Amino acid sequence: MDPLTEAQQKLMPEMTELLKKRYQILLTIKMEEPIGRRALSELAGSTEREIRKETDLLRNQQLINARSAGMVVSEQGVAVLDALKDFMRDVSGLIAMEKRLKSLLGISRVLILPQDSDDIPAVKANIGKEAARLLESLFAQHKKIAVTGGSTMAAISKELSSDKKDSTLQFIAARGGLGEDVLHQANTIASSFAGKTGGSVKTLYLPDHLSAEAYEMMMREPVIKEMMNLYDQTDVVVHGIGNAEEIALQRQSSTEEVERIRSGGAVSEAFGYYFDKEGKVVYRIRTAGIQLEQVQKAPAILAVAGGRSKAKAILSYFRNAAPQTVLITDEGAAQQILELTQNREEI
Amino acid sequence: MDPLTEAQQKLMPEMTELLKKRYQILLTIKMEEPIGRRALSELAGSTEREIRKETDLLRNQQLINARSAGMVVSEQGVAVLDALKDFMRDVSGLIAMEKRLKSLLGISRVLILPQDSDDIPAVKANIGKEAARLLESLFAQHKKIAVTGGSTMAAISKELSSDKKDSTLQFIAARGGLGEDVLHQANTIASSFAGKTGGSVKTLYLPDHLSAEAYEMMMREPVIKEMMNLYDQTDVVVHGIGNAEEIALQRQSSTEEVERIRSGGAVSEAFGYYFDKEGKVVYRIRTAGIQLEQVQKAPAILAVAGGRSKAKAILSYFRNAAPQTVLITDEGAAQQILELTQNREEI
DNA sequence: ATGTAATGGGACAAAAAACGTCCAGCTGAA
DNA sequence: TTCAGCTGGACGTTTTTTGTCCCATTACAT
Repeated sequence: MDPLTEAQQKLMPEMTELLKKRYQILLTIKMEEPIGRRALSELAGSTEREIRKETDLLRNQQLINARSAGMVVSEQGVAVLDALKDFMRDVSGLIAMEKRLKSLLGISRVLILPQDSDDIPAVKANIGKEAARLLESLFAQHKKIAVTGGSTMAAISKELSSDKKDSTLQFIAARGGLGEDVLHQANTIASSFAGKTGGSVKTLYLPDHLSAEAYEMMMREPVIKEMMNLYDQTDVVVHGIGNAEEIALQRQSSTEEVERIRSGGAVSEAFGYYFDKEGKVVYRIRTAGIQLEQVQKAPAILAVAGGRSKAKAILSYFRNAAPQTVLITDEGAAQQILELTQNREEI
Repeated sequence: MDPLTEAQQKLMPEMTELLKKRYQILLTIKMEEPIGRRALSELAGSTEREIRKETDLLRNQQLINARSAGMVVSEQGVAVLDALKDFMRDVSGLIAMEKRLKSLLGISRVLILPQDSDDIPAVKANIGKEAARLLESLFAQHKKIAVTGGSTMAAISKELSSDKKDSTLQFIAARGGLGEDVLHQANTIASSFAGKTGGSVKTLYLPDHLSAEAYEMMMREPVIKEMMNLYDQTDVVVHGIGNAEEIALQRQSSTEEVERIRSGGAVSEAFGYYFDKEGKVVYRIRTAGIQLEQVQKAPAILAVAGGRSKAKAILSYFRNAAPQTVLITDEGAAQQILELTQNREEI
């Protein structure tokens, strides 16, 4: 870190926290504008008074404007956010954490965003935004993109820019409809991605839990075969990482399945695979979907998951993740991962 | 100014003041160590509680240590002071002020130090310190240095480093004993300079107020003639700038003199010359001393004066000052000068 | 057009923090 | 040994911050 900044922090130890707080508030306003005090205080996880104090200040500084519909970030405010973006990551030690995580997980890149999405819902939107930017930067080179479901993936689709359309983009739902709500299904997400970017979409509607016979039969269907072929040509895989148990419950898995998942010591889940804490596959949903091998040979992989509650799952998944994977997460998760591993040796 | 810093200030407007306050306190401790709360509060112009709050913080940050004899700046504290030195000048807008003053006064360099020595006595010491550093940097090239009297000059001599002695340095009292107290006479100051730097000294003991006849006679004395010759070879002139009336009163001038000074509209005084607000000489003390022409042809001139009460005097003196003059002053004086001239055009 | 749910701003008592001001006990220098 | 000056503790008082209302206004959906 900049020695000047270090000296400033020595002389003003309260600076970092204050800066982080205000920056986060300003950022949240930006993302949700126009927004009122009360809604903002829920989103930011602070009391209304606290929000009020800070927004009063931000208004005095002309970083936000208060309209009757809510508060809006001013032009100056956007400039401030932009100027401080990298600095905030540095001052929060995020850059240092990224380096440590990178070597710990053995992957090419880690992107950590401020705060903890477990505490502050708006952080998830921020993760989504940065993941979206990163993904967009890949569009020039990579056209076939497989996407999974989940609320994190939904956050990404929300933040995809719909400015420059590219009809050559092809989005592929990485799996059939999960037992989850429609909004967070891979199919829905893939469609949303396509809609935002102007690309086309290939969806796959298929029950999650098939009997062995039905599964075999489906696999021979031409539509499904074509889909499986597409998976082979995937350029980018974008997926979330879930906690094994949570996902299993969400999916209304059979007791037998839950038992296998549990006894196998499953910790994490991604694109239908369950991994134990050593990163070994202990179970996989029997449905049509992208194969682990297909994911691992993809030129680019974005794994997106935030919140300290996901730390164990992330760690589990990355035990055997492909080295070209990029992890996009938040401070809460990153901190928790580093705490969990501080006693162990390197992987 | 750095756009990052600007953004920080937008988000934390209280930062600047807080930083300045703490920096100043730390700096004052450094200059006066070991020092106690009460002495420090007087020097810094704050209440004891205020000082206590801040020093408690500084101690927690391990920037100072509290011994029974008083507070002392730690190694880390010195590092912080050093790292922040330039930044503080920038953040206070001092660098911008220096530029404006430079062009306003038509001289080559202006050095402005934080705060106002009218309010905080310690600032004078800081001015002295920086003037001393600047002067020392000239020692390599310039050996014959003429110095005047005054409390500001005394502050410089206090801060001259006595580390590396240089016996080739030659200090010359720019004038005979002024009516002032011995401690602040040019002779005393010159001796002090010589003592600190290891150089030699030429002093000039002569009453300030001579009759015309006595003056003529003294001027023919060999000792005096030699002195006047020395003035001709001066490499550096270091002098303060005073308020004309104050100086006149200090010098117990005759009523006739005071009348001439007053009616002439004298505003400033330097090395025995009185200047009106247009920078014209309206009177000069009739005693042996360096001539205005000799000052102006010196390769280097340091004019040192601080405090907003000196603003008018500084402005007056610089109406006709040599362009190679360097002004060393403080924020208070600089601000006042700029306010005084903001309505007028450039000189 | 109309009702509703959100907004910012005003207000105020309660709680917390900061402040001014002492004092005790210690230490180093005279 | 005395004494001045120091730190750290203490505490009642003042000031600021905080939690929590209400209210007029406005955008928006019905």
